[in-house]
Amino acid sequence: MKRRLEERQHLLDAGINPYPCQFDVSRYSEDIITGFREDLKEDVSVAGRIMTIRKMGKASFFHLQDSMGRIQIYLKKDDVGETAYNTFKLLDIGDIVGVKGFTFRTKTGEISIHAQEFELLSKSLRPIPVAKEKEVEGQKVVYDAFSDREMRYRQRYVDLIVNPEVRKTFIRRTAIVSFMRRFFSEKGWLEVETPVLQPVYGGAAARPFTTHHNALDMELYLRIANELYLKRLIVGGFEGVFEFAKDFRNEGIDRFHNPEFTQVELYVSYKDYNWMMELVEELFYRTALEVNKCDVTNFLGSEISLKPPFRRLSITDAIAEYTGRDISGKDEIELRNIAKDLGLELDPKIGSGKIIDEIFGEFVEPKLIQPTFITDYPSEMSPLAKGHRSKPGIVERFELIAGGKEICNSFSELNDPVIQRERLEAQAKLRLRGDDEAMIVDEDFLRALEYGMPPCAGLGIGVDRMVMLLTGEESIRDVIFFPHMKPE
RNA sequence: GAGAAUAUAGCUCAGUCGGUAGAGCAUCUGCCUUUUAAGCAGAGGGUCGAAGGUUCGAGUCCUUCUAUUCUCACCA
Repeated sequence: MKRRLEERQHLLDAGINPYPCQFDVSRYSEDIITGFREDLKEDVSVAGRIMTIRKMGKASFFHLQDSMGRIQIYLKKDDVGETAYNTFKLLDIGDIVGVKGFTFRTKTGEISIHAQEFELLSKSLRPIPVAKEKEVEGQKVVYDAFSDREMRYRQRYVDLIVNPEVRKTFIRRTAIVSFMRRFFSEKGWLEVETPVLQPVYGGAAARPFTTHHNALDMELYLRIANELYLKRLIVGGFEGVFEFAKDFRNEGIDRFHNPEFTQVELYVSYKDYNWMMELVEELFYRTALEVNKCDVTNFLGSEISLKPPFRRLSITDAIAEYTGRDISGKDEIELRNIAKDLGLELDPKIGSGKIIDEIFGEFVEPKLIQPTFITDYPSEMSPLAKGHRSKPGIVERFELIAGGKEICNSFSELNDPVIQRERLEAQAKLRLRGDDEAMIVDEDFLRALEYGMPPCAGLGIGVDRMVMLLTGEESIRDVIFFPHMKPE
């Protein structure tokens, strides 16, 4: 770095601005390569970062990396002039340059640009940990890859420069989100924004982050979900609303959890959870085709097919299938015995719904690799879901499980304000008993329901997990640009 | 919270039985006008994560600590 600072000064002394204001780019590397014609020397102007250099006295080759990829540049002293060539000799890997020249193919067959003009656009002061690659029998071998996970996440900018797959993953993430946005919009639903700072948090069972508003001198919470606000908008008369929301949960961190994560929630009037399952099938299938050009994805060593229909299984049947135990109609004591029998240690405070959830999470969920709708959860686990139209004690709810993890959650939304109040007050009692994930009674939300909310289907999709599934990334940190890290 | 692994040059890593630190790439100097892990000749670069201990002598053995990664637990 010291040497590069000196070089910067040398350049300044020589009257060369190491940080000029602009450069006219006409083409990108990948377009040039795909559009290359042997019979045509095309004039092009490109800009990017120097990633390899091979200096040979009075001529040099280097690879320039722009936003699309890399292209080789051939730089000859006789063509660019002595001054520009001498400037080039001072440069390093990592510097950003602009080149004007014409396309050609080298002796060894690589499509390249024969430079006629050359200009430094930005001097890099820190050495970039470039990997070297070599083709051995058609296989790409990478040497000295920048692979330290901590440094990759902390200095994502370096990761992006040096590891092209990382860039591709994030481009795919954006493509997935864009497609989903288009998909929902084309159905006629409205993309909206609702508060991140909430005086009463709700819509999920989780511990929140707390913050403080100085002027109002009040506690505020970063949202754990936006469900209750979106339902208020359904009350307000919108047919369908959705929001790509950053949610915040003050909980553990692992490869499936980041304290802030993206969830898209969707609410559609006059629909139920059966309709929503079909929508989810269509959404996942079409997103995969759009982004991957393929309805099969590889995730954690399994091939996962996103071709509808997905399997549908009630939570009771799923537990019966994977454990051989029938939980239907069992009371808390019987359920506790079944769990004990299966070798599960349970917190004595938890109720029957939670026991079923524990059994499911332990023995069933990890085994559901292909996309599966798990339906008809016990009502005490789902205070915001509507009771099942024919099964008592059950709600009209489903989760989509794929790759052994929950990706979506959805229900026919509870719109009876009296029952909703009872459910939330029951949550408040759990809270008093020490369950700090139980929900808080949101009086304004109840007031909204009292004005009347149409029948409504709601959906939440863990966008980060969906991106993991579709890109095959095995850690949430690989689909979030700047995952949460301890301070340096 | 528990367990495992790791920590040596800018990057990726060796370092045997305890004997004063090594490679490739990167960097610097010189040569080289179609190279591609360019090449050739030479050079510089390290408080071996930290602190203690054992020893004539510790990168190596012991103890403690720190950091990171992974797994598990927790987490609709």
